[in-house]
Amino acid sequence: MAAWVGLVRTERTLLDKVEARLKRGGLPPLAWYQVLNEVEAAPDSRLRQADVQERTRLAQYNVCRLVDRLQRDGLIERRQCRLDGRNNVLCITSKGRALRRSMWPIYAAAIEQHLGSRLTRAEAEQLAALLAKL
Amino acid sequence: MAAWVGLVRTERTLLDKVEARLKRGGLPPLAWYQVLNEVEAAPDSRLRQADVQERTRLAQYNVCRLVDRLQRDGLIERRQCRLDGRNNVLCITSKGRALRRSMWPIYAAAIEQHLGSRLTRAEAEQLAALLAKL
DNA sequence: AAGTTATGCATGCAATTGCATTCAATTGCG
DNA sequence: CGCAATTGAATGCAATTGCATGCATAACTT
Repeated sequence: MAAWVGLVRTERTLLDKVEARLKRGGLPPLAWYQVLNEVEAAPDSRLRQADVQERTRLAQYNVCRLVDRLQRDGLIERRQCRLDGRNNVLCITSKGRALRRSMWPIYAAAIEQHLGSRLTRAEAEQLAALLAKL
Repeated sequence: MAAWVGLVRTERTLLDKVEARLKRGGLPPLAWYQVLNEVEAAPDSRLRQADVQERTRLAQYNVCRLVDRLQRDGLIERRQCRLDGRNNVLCITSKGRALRRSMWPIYAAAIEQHLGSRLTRAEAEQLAALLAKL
């Protein structure tokens, strides 16, 4: 139980801090980064919307609407897949790449401050290993 | 970074599973449990609204509205504090106690299934200790 | 080939959340 | 004391999320 409560509380606390930093920097929420990052990192820089859903653990309709916003802001393009007409294939635009790149330093600094600097490398690895079991 | 990503993903995954279980059992969200639990466990079973805010890590206005809903459903009472008229003191009703009690087995079973059974006692303690450093 | 089921995405509507601000009670200070 | 600053709580409004459902395409079955 202590592990569970710690997990929930710690995650929420750190997440709030990261979001607050991004906001202070005039940047969009972390979810935007996550999507942009997944798409950019995918082979050929294109990724099905359903894959984004799986990787971010967001609900289907939330991915749909988040992509709406990203598209509206010209960060992502939706294309229909030829092989399977049901799929949306997402492509990141150059504007999207630029935004992702500009978010990274802020994001990374927040993680470093709140997590990296509080754990040794061995501890961080241990934590990652324990979390991977869940 | 692996630790951070693992933290966010694991927390979201487990939380979703817990919420899903509660919903399947026709029960309210976990946040309700957390508030009821904090209030009931507090000395004299009364707790200031501001303390709930601090303990749950919810935003001030979200606590306010969550308490609105708990109050509307007769689970919690809001009383004004004599010593400091700004404070709301929350009291749990017998209906609130009953609900908390009925949620506990579902909640506990979900934690056991998704966390308890996947870690040894030593691992869980280790995890809690690492999280406590953050 | 036609009918059934499954999958991926979108959307109307209700509920919740975030933001900015307001209000009231208390504290601190000249 | 009298007044500015602080603290705890509430709220109007916009944005986001959850839910249920709809729609189109593909896969399976016989």
